[in-house]
Amino acid sequence: MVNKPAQRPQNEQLHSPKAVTPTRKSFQRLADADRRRALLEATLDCIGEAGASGASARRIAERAGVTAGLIRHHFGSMDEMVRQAYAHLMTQLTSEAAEAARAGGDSPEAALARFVAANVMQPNLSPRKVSLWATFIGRVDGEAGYSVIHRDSYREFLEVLTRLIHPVLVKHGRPSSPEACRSLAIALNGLIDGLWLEGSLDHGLYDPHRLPGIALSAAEGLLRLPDTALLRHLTDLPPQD
Amino acid sequence: MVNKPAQRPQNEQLHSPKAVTPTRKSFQRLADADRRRALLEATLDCIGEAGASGASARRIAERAGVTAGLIRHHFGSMDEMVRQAYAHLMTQLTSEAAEAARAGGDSPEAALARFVAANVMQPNLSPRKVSLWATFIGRVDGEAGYSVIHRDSYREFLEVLTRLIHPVLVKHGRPSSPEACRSLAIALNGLIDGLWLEGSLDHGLYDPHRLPGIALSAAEGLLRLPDTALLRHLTDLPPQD
DNA sequence: TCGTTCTTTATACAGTCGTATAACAGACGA
DNA sequence: TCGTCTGTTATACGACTGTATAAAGAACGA
Repeated sequence: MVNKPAQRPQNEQLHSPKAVTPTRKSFQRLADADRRRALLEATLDCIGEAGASGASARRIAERAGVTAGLIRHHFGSMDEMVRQAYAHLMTQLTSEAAEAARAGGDSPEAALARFVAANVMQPNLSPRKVSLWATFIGRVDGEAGYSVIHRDSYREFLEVLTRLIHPVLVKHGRPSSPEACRSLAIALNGLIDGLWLEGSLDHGLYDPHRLPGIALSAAEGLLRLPDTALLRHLTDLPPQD
Repeated sequence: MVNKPAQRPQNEQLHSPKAVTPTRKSFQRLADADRRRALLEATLDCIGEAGASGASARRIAERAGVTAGLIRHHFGSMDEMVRQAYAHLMTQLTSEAAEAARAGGDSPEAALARFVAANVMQPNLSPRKVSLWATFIGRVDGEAGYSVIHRDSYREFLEVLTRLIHPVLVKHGRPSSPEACRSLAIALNGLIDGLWLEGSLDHGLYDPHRLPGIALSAAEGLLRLPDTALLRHLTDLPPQD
């Protein structure tokens, strides 16, 4: 799993004779926040491409164009950096989806429809993102630091969803108590998560372009809205290549 | 991440002086199938408890009560064993859920309700199972061997679901063409996956006991069934502690 | 009871892991 | 232009990785 015996010697070219005066790699100093972000994104890149086992300190550092020692300097430990990369990812994910709902100030139905659809369309529908997400989810149970990040980001997502659902329910005269809203938000979140997941993995069993339609139709039924209450906003959406 | 510096020396007691006549560990030979199953289950245990990084060949072997060399003997490589452990897990998961639907030969609605509910109740609702599942899902993109296992098990699940949905739609006079069934199965699968996932992780944001009710109510809406068409079978279900 | 078979143990190996430490050098104020 | 600060590189260390190999011993037929 680790030991692919014959690896390239990786001599890196452009080295001066080296035995005489061992010249060092030139570098530039960055502000703490900038270097941290670069490392976090390199971490996500590595995990996304090669999985958790392929994301070693040395490999991440190389990806970020620095040496491995910097990890300790900026994050204290590898573990801590990976944890922060998870938080970084989840912040990105939910903020991107929430932004999709804000774009355009139409009816409550339109906003909800855009949000639901955006979660099962590119760029959110992405094997890389699902791989990353899944890798981290695998650590939520048992590793305390991960579970609080998960809980926080899940709560955030539920709240966004609740704020989108409530006005729609009111407008259509459906029960809209906090409890009703919450149950529906939980269910709708499940639907979105599951479709996003399977759609992203792109197993070839169906065309992912069908997902926005499937998701919106299911959401209508789930919320007991009249047919096409959400679906009719599908044409507003940006085209899918 | 790997190097917890001060590990127990792990001397194992019950050793004869050892320098004189180096006695070997006693063992018993097992049939190939039995030893393989034992190793696969030890693999799942290790990944479930410590994550992918904690599931080394030596640790898995120790868990199974053997030495690491056996992995090569029975599986050829560590990678191959882990892949087969994934297939083993997915077979378990879907067959357990399908069995829940078979138990009791009532109406189509009851069978569907049992299946949906079983997926969001113990013992399917389990942090261990979600952790395992997520860890493997993280490898589906990019590692070819995993993607075919994923596709096969997903297709299997979809087919089970379709067979359960169809008679219910017919009975209630809803559209039941293959295409309609398939779209609904995809959506319902998403709902089940998502609720199973979040419920298993048990973030403390709501009581998982509410999940069967939420899932069944959402499924009713999703399939456009009359209210309580599925929910009224909830009382048949085995009590949740 | 002896031989044979082949699962299993034991050990060695090269490579990678995370991280601690010390020397270097970029950036900036004086 | 020189010092100072500290972000960064380089290197060493011990633990652990997967796997290849050979010896051992459990099970079973004759």
